[in-house]
Amino acid sequence: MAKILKGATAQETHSAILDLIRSSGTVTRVDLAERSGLTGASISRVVKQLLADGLIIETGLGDPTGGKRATLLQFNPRARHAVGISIDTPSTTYVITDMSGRVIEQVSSRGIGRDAPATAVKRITAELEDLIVKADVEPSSLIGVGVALAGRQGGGGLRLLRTDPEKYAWEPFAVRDTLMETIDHPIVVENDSTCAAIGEFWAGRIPSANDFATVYMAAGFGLGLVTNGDVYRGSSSNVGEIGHMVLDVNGPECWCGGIGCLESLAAPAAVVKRAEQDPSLATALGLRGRRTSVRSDFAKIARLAAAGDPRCTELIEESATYLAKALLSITNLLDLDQIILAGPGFSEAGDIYVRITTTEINRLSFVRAMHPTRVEQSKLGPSAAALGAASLVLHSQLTPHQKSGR
Amino acid sequence: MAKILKGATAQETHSAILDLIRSSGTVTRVDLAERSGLTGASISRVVKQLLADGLIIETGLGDPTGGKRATLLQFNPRARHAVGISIDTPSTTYVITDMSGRVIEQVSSRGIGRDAPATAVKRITAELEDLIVKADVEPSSLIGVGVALAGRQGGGGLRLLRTDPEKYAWEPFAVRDTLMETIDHPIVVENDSTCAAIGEFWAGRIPSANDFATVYMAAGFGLGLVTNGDVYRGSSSNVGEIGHMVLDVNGPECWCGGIGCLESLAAPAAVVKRAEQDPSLATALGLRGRRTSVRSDFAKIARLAAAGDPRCTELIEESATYLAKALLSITNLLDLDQIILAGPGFSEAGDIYVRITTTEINRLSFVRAMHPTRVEQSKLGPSAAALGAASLVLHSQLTPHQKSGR
DNA sequence: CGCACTTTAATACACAACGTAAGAAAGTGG
DNA sequence: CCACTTTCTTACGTTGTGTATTAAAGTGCG
Repeated sequence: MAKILKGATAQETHSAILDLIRSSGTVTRVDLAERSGLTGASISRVVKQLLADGLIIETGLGDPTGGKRATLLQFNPRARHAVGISIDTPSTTYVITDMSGRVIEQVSSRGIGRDAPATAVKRITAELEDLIVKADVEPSSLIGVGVALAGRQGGGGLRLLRTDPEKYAWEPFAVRDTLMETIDHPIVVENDSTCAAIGEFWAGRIPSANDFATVYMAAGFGLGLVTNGDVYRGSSSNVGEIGHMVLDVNGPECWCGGIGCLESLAAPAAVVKRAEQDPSLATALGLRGRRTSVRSDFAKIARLAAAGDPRCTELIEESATYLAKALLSITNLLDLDQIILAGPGFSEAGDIYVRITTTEINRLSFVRAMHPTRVEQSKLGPSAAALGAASLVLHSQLTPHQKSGR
Repeated sequence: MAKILKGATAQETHSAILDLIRSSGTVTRVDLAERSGLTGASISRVVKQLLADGLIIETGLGDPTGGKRATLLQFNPRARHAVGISIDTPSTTYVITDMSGRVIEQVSSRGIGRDAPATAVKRITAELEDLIVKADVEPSSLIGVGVALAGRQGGGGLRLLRTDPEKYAWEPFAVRDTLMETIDHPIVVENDSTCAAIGEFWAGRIPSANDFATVYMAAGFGLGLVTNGDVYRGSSSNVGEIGHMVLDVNGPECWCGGIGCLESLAAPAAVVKRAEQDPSLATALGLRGRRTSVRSDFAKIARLAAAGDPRCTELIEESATYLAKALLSITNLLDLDQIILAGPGFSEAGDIYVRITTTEINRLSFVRAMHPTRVEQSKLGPSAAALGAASLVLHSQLTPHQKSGR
């Protein structure tokens, strides 16, 4: 490894060392010296400070090697906590995590549905305050609140993505400012894909050296990129819009104005629409009566596919095949070695998506000869985005390596 | 801007300041202080050293502002030189540039064609030695040799891309090691797209803050990415393979095993193939007789398209439209604000490609509301790759910010 | 059980690079 | 020509790292 840190500021060095400890699980000072490139003397100083801050703890002795046994160092997960909120159409999820990304408390309430943003955010603020009060964490250990949503940065702050059965729209709304009025903690707002990515990075203890992407599937698709241990945000923080990659120049028209976009071919709405076109399947699924919601209809199809229903399997495999093409393009473009599938869209039939994308990428990618590209389903479950939002707070507060805080 | 550099090593600071001077053209010490975040005292120290090294020069006085007039600082282009070589099937190009990326001397010879790599590289070594001897530059000012080629990193070093009229193949060959045996300068080998990107960055004086991509079109397509003033290389230095992005899931089969790849739809070979299918056009273009080469046939079509020939225009526009779809996907994915088209493929009809891609991206990209995405043709001309290879040397030697040297 | 040896951790001091503060230098403009 | 402004430099203090040395804590063999 041998990073060279000569000349960095205290904060940078501390966060880099903390990051090594985080991603290693358990390490000795000697390990840290080797892997950071710093000398034992410097490590000694930094570790002393981190111990004093309570950010790490000594947890025993290393294996005997013929001399003094090394003291084992570990992240002290309970030293700090963060709140993560995932705001989505069908549901809102709140989590409080410790520093290792483990969930301490979790609450769900209904989503924003068709509520006006102001109403929805007001309610969320109240629920958030309740949660902070109710949760039994030392108030001073709560370092911030992260918010994940399907939105984008734009004129006048962030814009919420509003999904209707028939149309999509962005509504500009200053989520962050509204929350700040009542919540007295740092607040970070980020789109759900990026949150999911940083969540994997943090909770999955992925080393800073790895470059990887997380595909987040909810109503549509998004991609979060983590490179060099930091979120890649691009020139206006709108990286990762993969829903409108062109996959079929002769395909169906998309609401975005384009043709043959991934979203219009493979998103939940597209799958449900195809199911509706098969009369017997539509009836069997109960799609004929009053529409509940695209998202729950899709979940039903995915669940049946996972259980082996041939017609549903075919539909999901079709969706997965389109996604695989998109991910193949992205792998070739960015030379990734790890892709993680996260979000509610994969919770029922993630296995099918993993299987098909893995096969496609390892059959056709240009880097397959150098290194395999692993595709895995997120282990964080359906609350990946909320957990990621909390991780983003941890990340930006604890390892502000360079430009993490935007 | 306000970069914070506190605690950096001398080399990092010097290169950061040098980079500011490079991208600014002419600056005062006060400007540098403001834009770097360092104090005047530190700038004074760094500038003194850079002046002593001859890397920059004082070139007069700034405008009067009521006090002492500031001394203007400028890059001293002639302080150092670099050699760049572009190795391609139809031709090999050698350039010697000064530090500003201006070409001092330029030579072309025949390409590697179907020569065995060992033979070709031997010849290139000899030609390179001649050039260095012939060129009237202070030997000590020559800081290295950069090599641009269509290749990829793989087992056993870099692999040359060999283009045949009918098939493609990579031949592993240790270009760098072979050159090092005879040439007594640092040698950097990189793929042509990345070289083109760093060339634009350096010679085009693009500030380190800008993220942009360069599309390089020769036999196929490649993308070079520069983010945060440094080349983005990905996990195994094989970033930018856009030739096999899937654009048409029902399209033609590609030699790579995929379906509907950009390369098989829009590369020179695809355009020439379409021209051949129109008997009268094929005859008019002289494609009927003995095949010269796909690349020169494509150049002929592009030239006629630029001159207004309707049938050729249609062919080039079709190619440009496919490329536009791919670039649209990439812009959405990476949130780019600048794309540059470079390489021999654009030298005849670049305007058509610029027009069509600009229109498409600004009509459909998701970031268009935040910022326009400019598409421009490279101003570096047909030797963009060679010039970029030289720039890569300058970049890696003069502004080794962080991990530039791999 | 004790003592030589090994490995880990901490301390003391030197060096590098930046910031602060003070002042010298160079020019402006009434 | 002289008070004033702006630029640039110099001297010194702070921070953080490396080197060298020492202290501490075990191991394992006789």
